[in-house]
Amino acid sequence: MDNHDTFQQRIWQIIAAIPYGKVTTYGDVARLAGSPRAARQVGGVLKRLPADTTLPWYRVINRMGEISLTGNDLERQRRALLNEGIEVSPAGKIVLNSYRWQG
DNA sequence: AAACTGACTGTTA
DNA sequence: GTAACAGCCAGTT
Repeated sequence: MDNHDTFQQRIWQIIAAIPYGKVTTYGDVARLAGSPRAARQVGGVLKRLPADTTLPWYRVINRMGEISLTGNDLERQRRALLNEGIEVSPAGKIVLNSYRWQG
């Protein structure tokens, strides 16, 4: 990670490093990117990812241990997590937090 | 260049 | 445990 990388580039790199079957929070990603107060911006970056991205964007959840997306998007993310063996309630709450990754 | 927008979070009650 | 509030700051207009 270099300082001349854009914030967006650093976020991409960090998210690419989240292991299969693990999740992390917007705040943790922001901290790893060197901007501890930029959690909200992490969401902003993810929102604007291309639809065909290979980045595991769905492994990023909020600090309450739940999916921040709503409606159909919530369902898409939930399915992606379930597919990796992560238990998620229908409302989007991750059942266990032993899946947490911190880099 | 300035205003607006939030896939957020820490604090407070 | 929850809810309201106020900062937060990169990206977009």
